[in-house]
Amino acid sequence: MTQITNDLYQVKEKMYVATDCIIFGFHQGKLKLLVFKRKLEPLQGEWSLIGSFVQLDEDLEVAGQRVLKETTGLEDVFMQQLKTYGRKDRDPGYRCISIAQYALIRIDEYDEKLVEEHGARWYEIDDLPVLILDHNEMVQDALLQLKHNARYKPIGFELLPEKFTIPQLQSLYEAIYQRELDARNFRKKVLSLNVIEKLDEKDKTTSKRGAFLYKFNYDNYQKLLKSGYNFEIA
Amino acid sequence: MTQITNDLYQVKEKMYVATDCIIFGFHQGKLKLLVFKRKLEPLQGEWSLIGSFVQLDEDLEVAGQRVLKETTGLEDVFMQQLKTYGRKDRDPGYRCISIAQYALIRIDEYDEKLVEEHGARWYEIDDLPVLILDHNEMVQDALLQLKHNARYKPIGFELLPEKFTIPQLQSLYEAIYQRELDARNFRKKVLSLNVIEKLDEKDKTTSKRGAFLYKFNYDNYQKLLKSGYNFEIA
DNA sequence: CCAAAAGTGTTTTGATTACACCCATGA
DNA sequence: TCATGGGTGTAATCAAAACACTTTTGG
Repeated sequence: MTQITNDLYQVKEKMYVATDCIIFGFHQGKLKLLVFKRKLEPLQGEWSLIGSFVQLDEDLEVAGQRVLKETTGLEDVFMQQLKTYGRKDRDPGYRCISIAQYALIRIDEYDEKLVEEHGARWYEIDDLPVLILDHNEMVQDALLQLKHNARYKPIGFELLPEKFTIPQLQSLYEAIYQRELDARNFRKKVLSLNVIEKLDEKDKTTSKRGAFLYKFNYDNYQKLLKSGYNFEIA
Repeated sequence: MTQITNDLYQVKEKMYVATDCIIFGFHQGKLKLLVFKRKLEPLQGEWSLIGSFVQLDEDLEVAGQRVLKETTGLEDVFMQQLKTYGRKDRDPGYRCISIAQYALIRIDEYDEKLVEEHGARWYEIDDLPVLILDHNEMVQDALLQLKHNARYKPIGFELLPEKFTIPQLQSLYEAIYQRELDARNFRKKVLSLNVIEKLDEKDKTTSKRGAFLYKFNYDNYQKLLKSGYNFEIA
């Protein structure tokens, strides 16, 4: 996947363990994926997910967070294990399994310079390039997982700025589900869950009237979870 | 997890890759788990899931099926990847990550002798012994996954014999959800899905009147899936 | 003053839940 | 004949879906 760092263990009879990150963001009504142009042979110049070998003294989750930090500058990102890809011929040359993890980031917060340095680019999810190895498969699996999880957990909020409007939230869910939602029903449902709090500010970037800003209330979400949740947006 | 087979690579700076199988069965109204008594040091005599190192020339899925075959004699078992456990200190002594896979088997079909030879035992899932390492965590995660999946996919059928009665199926779902279900509603729902076929035979082992046997219809299930499924039992 | 997005309630529909009695049969 | 589990229908409840107009304000 990336460079082999230690020739001592570059024996053919070794199993390499990597992690690849599927990084989602949301911007201007579109769900996007962060992909990278490989700087090293083999497959130099091809588009790829960002990944790394898992260090011997490193938890899996920590490896994922490290990769995120190195490429976007973000820490404590929402990240979840997706699946481990282990076809014996998935990586020509080495036997390498990869634990795929997907991350949701707030596009307004990441470090643009750092991302550029890594030769990265945001692609809309329905306009992705061909990626190396089984990375397109990983992305498709992650999208399915995201759709599924968004129904039962408020992970959508991870993709929005701290303060967001209800129309923004709806637009995010429309992007995830890839279908339109009824504004009245959506608002009703979201508010009934009691997990977002209305603020006194308005966002006026998308309309003259302006839309009220809200923020996510983690405490109420935890309570909701405990009291036998029926959290199901859209 | 199991014996280190090749001393050449028993270097400390190596990452081992194992797979552990969470094997569920269903018998007499109880959901059960197959656990094994370790025959080797370290931790000899302790209860454990059955696992193995993943071979270099072996797909992950194949490794799981191999373990199943070796211990129960069963082939082509329903098996699904659960999660990869990769805390750096999960296995004292080695750095070893384990891809957990869970299997659903028909208790009436497995090879009892083979299982006994491996020092295995079925435990009811709410009466499990302490297992080595993070294996109890794996089992709990698998149970959650099983509950979740059983709602949306007909995986329950994997745990029953080819021919089964509706009361048996209900009892299985009750075991999975750990709560009682209404017989009329359950029957109505299951039949409405059109994925089981009534046979002309009756099973008389549990009542004098006897209950009609049914079998699962995979074709109809596939059709149901394509036509925007609303498969949700219980 | 008007275009464009934000915000608001009610009715209809469909699905889930609750619930009680008759049936068949071997012992 | 009776105890035991198998099998059946209907009404009540709840949640989701469909649907149209008013409000605000910068240009």
